[in-house]
Amino acid sequence: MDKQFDASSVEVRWSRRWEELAISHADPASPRPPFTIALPPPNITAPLHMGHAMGGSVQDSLIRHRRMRGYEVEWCPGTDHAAIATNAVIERQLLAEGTSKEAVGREAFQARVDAWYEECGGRIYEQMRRLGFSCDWARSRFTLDAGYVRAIRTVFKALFDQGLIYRGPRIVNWCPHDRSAISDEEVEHIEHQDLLTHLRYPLEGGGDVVVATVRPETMLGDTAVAVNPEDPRHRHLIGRWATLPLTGRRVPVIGDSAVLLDFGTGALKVTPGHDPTDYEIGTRHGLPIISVIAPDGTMDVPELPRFHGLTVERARREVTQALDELGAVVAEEPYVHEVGHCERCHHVVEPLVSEQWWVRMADLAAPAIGAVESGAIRFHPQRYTDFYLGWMRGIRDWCISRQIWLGHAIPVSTCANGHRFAWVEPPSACPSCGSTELRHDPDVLDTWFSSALWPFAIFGWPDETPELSRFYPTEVLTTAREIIFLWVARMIMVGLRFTGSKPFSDVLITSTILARDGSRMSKSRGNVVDPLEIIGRYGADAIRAWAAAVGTSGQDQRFDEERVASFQKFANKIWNVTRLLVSRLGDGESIPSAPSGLPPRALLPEDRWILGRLADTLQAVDQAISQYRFHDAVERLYSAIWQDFCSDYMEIVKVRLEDGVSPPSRAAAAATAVGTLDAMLRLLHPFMPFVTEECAQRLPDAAPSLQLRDWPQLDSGWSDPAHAGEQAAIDELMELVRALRARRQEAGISASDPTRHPVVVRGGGHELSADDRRRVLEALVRVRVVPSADGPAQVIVSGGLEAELHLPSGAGEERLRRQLADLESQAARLHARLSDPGFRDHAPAGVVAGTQQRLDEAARQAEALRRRLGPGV
RNA sequence: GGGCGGAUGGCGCAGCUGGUCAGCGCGUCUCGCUUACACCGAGAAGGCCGCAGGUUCGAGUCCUGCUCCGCCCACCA
Repeated sequence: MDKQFDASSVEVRWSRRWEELAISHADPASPRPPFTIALPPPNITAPLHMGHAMGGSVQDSLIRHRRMRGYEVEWCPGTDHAAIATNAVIERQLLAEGTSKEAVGREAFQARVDAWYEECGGRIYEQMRRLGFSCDWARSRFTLDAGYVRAIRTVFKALFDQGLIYRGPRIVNWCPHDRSAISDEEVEHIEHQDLLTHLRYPLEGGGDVVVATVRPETMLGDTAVAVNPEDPRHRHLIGRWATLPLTGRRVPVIGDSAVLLDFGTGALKVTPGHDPTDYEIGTRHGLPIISVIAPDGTMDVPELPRFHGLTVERARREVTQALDELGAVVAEEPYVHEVGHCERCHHVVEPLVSEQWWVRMADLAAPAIGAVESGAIRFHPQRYTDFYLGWMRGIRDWCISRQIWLGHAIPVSTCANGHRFAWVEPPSACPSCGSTELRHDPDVLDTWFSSALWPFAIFGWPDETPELSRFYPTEVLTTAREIIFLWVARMIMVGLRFTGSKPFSDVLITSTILARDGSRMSKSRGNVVDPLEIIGRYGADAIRAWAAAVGTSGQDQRFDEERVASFQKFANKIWNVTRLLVSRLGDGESIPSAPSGLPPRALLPEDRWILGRLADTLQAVDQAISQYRFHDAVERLYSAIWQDFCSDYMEIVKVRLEDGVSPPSRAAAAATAVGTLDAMLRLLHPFMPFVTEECAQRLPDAAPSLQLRDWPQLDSGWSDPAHAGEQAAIDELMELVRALRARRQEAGISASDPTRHPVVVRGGGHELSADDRRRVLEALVRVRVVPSADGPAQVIVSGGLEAELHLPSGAGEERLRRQLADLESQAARLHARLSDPGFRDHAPAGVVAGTQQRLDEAARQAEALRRRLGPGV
């Protein structure tokens, strides 16, 4: 066994082993209770980043834990075709090659896409395996799989037939770059510094009205001027007509309460064709809609050649200038506001009116709101409940059609006689009239429409498959907060409607991983960290434990590579303590499974002590996992293993494990050490799967995999009421150990000095025999415990124990005085608190008693010190 | 404009229901290559928990206000 834990070879070996053992393949016929997670399918647009690595690690921890708890665990992996995002990736590639999708044609484009899915998808699965994810690979799904497509069409057709999907012209968020509509959720608002321009429109019959706008170019499509009917400055204008400069169009002045009194000039130019607010005003007043911007983002005003074909940005300048020439520009003021951008390509979104497919959301939302309000679905952290509910309560219809090449075709056709129908299997004739002259809808679906079906479509829905009935609904959905609206909400709505069950019961929102400087990780910033690189440097266990330590807080987390490194060291520590233990056991030695196989009498106090620590750790870990507080679990295990087991327990029992020691004592130590380490490895396994497997494998009587072992349970043999108080007595002794070490060092005794100076220990209860005390002390600190000694001594008071350490140099009184001063001020503070009648009256009895106890303790120690220091103190 | 989150030793973070909660990792300093581990061991230094009020016998921990950061939502053109 090497001194260094060789993560990479262990990872390769165990990954293969797990697959051979088929531990991750679930059986729908199993009698065990099911536990299912549907892995959020990563977009096949790029390899996984640290956020994916973390989210997946958190899920795998849950998965491994439940497996050990006896569940039939299904963790179904998959990938998402991510239509619009992949479309953008491929278009970018083509652009870089100096060509375009139009130039290469649909077929070649599709071939590029397929090749990309092959390559990128393969890399993603490879990353997941390297991270140690124990997914049910055989059930991997891709959102373009035939079965999945059928599920999508089934849902679409049902919603269509029920009137919940409709088509119609409405104002949409249009991305001129992608040449497609996008949903409200795919628009990101970015601050812009623009000009607010005040324009004067002359009124028929004299006078004028001044409107304010950041988009003067849209005035070419104005069809009204609106003022607030409550506005004393303007309301008398309602009913009059204005004449638009440049176009000469007559537009009415109308009254609408959407116009704000205190913004701009109080008068609003109304462009129903290119502004959502204006569109609604236009709807209310029956205004005509004039489109002046084409889908490619250029001006579409053939009757005005001066502006026709200009980009919107140029048109803005040109129109303003033209208006200025007419004297219509009254003022321009700098103005900061937010402008919508396409989340994918970051181009400015152009609101325009277009025929699209929509999902009516109100009916779908109601049960989805209820499921969360009733607590049937719970968010962790809890604050995301309101986040979700707020959005759901204000939900608007969802634009699901996209005008791109890539994605699921909208399963709707129209026949020559104008019958429009949705289908699941591509039709050859119209179901109404039999016409075979069919025109298929050219649009594709929003990717999130297909994602919404994920938890049940992966199991073969709409067929009643064994997997579906057994593994659905899933249990925990682990995801990032940024897709709560885009994905989580829609899964809940669709799942409830089509399966009658909530798709999951717990939504675990993981932390967001930021770059070291607190900025977002992004390719353009060049600060993206590759999980494989981190694995290469520190091992998969390190990244896994890091994920557990930072992933479940739901907080933003800056990526801290040092933290990952600390877990690599931890893995190495575990490896080495295993080596130590195994080397002391001897080849092929069989150890009775501790501690139940041993007569309790053979256990020494330190054995019972570490078993007590193990019991505490188990309880803490169980509680932490049940609350999704993985950082608590990992931290507890970190200190229990490193400090309690390695630094304390193993150091104490090392000598008992040597050859030639009395057999009962050695057997007890070996059994306790093996039993404790084994249990701790099992507890840690969900968070550090590789090193725990490798180490457990080297212990006597190992199972083929920890995944086939049971989760540790409290064992009555771990604590013995006959030895109550012993635990505390050992803890007290440990404190003395640290005090003795400190004193030795302070006295200038070299760490390498082998001299064991005599020490006399007094006080303490009767839980430990003098032998017990001597054995532990001498194992942990270089002293020799003697019944009595003469000469100058350093005095140490620690808890109820008092020790005289006989060192050659007599220094150290200063330290004693400092300690005494500390104790006195502590005692004074406690005394003051206890003398406060308010405290005595209000604080719970337990707290008062505890305070009293601490005061007594401090007083006793102080007294002992004063005695030692002699008169005059 | 509204909402949410953060502000704790040099850095990155944990502190659940108010009373050993002032802790962890890294870093720093001192001493040690002692046959498990130098990816180590031992010891030490370092924070009045953003600011100002309030509630309470008692507050990083609850309330109010404020200041900076980050994010989300929003039909003020």
